[in-house]
Amino acid sequence: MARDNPAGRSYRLEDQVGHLLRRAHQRATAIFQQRIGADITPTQFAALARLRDAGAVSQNHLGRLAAMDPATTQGVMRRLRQRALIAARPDPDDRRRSRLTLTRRGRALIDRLLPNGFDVSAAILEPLSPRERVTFLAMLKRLG
Amino acid sequence: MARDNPAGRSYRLEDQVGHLLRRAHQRATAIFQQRIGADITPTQFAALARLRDAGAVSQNHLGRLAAMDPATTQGVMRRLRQRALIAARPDPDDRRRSRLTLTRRGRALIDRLLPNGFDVSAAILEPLSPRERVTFLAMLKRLG
DNA sequence: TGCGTTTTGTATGTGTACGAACGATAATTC
DNA sequence: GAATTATCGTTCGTACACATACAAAACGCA
Repeated sequence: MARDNPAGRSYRLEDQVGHLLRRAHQRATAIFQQRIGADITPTQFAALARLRDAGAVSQNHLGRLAAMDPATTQGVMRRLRQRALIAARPDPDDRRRSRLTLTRRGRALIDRLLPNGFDVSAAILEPLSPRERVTFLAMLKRLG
Repeated sequence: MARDNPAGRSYRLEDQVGHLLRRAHQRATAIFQQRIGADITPTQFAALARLRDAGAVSQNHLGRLAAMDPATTQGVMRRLRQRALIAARPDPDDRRRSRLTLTRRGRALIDRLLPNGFDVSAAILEPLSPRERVTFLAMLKRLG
């Protein structure tokens, strides 16, 4: 018992949900990079997919739709702008905001990559049976 | 159907396991920071916890135990060394390696923080029932 | 109208995370 | 024993992720 913690219960890192989430996230991003390529990160992919559905939105709003904080959003949008996948125009109704839209190029890219998105999800979930996948996704949503 | 993808199936980001894992991981690290504090990150915590059980190991080996690649490991260990939470000595049997150990300070810190680790896991899993937590953890391990 | 409060986008600093490349050393193979 | 291969630790570059701080603009409400 020498290596137990002072409270008496032994701490097994491999049973802690935070550690397991970190590892699962690492594997998920690796699978994404393998199957998507195109120099697009999961975060960028999420932003493009959201922008495709949302039309023209402000930068921070798009960031919220893709689950990033404003500081992160700024860098992601800058890189997407530099690659001409999105465009920013001033919002006529609010001079603080810019309205983001997909460029023709960005639209073509996300349209081309979206089908691969299903493959990515399938590959990530491959270790689970079809029934387990449903259960797992439902629980995972509640932890978001 | 105008916004469906070319393949016909609509892509819902909020149903994709990679996106959900990313969000769950974000929430998990936020809960960790709230409850642990002490300027320790989840990765650093994992490294200290592993080192506590492993005794003296090489840097890359400890990195593997805590699920990080060598490049990441280098930075994490450097910061832990700078804070005198771990110590590195040359390995007499292999001049490429260094043998890492917890310092007295590092040992005291991880011993003090380990009980909070259980609270972190409990807080992350709080949205699930006790039975669901068992199921979820078992599935999550298979996705690692 | 005016004044606090909030929102928006930006900037800086720290810390993962990983690909790629590198020199030094060890292990393996022939 | 020499040549090949693998491992160890490091460095560089890119990209999240978030805390903090900031100025400009919009908003709320008295």
